[in-house]
Amino acid sequence: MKLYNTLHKKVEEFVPIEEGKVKMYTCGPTVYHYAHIGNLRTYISEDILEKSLKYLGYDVTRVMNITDVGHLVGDGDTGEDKMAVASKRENKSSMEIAKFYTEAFKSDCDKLNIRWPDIVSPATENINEYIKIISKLLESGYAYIENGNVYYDTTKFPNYYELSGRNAEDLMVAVRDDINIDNAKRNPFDFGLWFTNSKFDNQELQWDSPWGRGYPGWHIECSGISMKYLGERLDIHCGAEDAIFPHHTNEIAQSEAYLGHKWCNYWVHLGFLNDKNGKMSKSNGEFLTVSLLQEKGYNPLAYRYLCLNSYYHNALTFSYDILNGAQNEYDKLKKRISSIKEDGNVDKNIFNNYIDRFKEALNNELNTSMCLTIIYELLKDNNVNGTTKLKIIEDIDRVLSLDLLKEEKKDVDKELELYINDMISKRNDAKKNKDYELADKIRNELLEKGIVLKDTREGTIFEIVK
RNA sequence: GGGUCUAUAGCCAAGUGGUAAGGCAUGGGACUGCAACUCCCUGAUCGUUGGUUCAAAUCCGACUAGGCCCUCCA
Repeated sequence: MKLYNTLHKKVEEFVPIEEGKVKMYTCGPTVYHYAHIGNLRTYISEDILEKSLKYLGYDVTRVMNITDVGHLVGDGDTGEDKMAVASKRENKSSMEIAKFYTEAFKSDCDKLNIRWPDIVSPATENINEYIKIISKLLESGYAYIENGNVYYDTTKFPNYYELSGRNAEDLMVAVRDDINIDNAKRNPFDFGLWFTNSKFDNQELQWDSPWGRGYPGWHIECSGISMKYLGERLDIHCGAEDAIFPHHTNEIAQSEAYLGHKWCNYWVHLGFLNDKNGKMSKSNGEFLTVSLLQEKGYNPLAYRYLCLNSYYHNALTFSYDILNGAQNEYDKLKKRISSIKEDGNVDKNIFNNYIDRFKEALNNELNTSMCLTIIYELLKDNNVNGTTKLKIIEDIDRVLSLDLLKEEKKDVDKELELYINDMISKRNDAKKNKDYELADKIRNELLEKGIVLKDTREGTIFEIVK
């Protein structure tokens, strides 16, 4: 499979360390609030990557963290922890906040058919791992203690800027207004590994450590959790594009300094979902959650379709026009598929031809847009019988996960069904008598109740649109 | 200022040197008592500009525009 590797800034053929096996780590959410659909785009893309690798025959072990401590709003020891801010906002404990929003995130993933990774581990459950790594970094001189906190010395790690392609001279310090410079650091881009001395005393969760009671920095959790579950060498590390610097840069620095050898071979970064003003955020503009889209009548899987119709690495701009289009496309596609009838046996040759094309598309940097095209071409192909078409679509949907074969089950009340059928037969009588005024009246009455009549060759059917 | 990515029809997009896939929308037609549904038909020389080549949307350079990052966000 070809993938863009941020580490070398080019598309490369993916080769796992151990043949047939893939160790995959993906940065998880900070559970201080609901996820918006921009956050979720990243997880949709990662889901596709995981499922594609499995489809192509790899044995994939995937790990994801849940950040429930240590992710600071501001800089160094001067910022508040995101979890602490949420606790204050909602008057709940950090643990309650984390539990609530982890469940909310899981529910969003379910709605979008995002498979929950094999191993999902909260940052707070792996404190010993961080202490182990930090202790060794202090011993080997990569880290130092200043003002009660443990910092990583970025000047000690030669390839510090490899992933981001930057150099120390051209970086601007504290480019954002809300950043205060932490004077305890020896170098501006050093980062905190462990804090015992925060200006904010409201850090609710604290642990004992060799350096005093405190809490870990943000970056260390991903290194610790990854190594705990996946060992010393990683095949693929995923995350959104904004995490390249400093988060992933720092992960590499601390992990490789600790291990003494190369840690991860492929860095896969996922593109953003922007709105017309740029990066989507939780505080500015409309806070677009999956639940909100549902309230507005959209199917979450139409959003998944929208994401799959784009290249995962590129930015995607959200607007309701685009979502309307995607919903339209998705509905029409499902409708066309639902009209396919089983007729005979699966034609093995045709099946293999289409599946080969499908695999080729996945191998080509997860060309999900091409996967959809393959389905459209299959639908039009007169040389393929219904049974074979259904079988091919079923297989492709194992990766795309768009529920293409799932019938929308709308439980129709028995009484309502009798009533509608009665009205339909009355309307048909009216039509027979050329009393079109009455026929239209019946149709409109039902329409007002959300019932759409369709006159097909096989007779009149109805559909309940909410 | 620096890094990095991107630029194909109204919109989402495929394309990895040989004369532009697919989908949605639009318009036209078939079907219908009229509609809806469905089906058929319908569109672009690829941001601008140099260059390499027999041949470039595809390679190289410049320019323009935009996204993301430079210690909050996926």
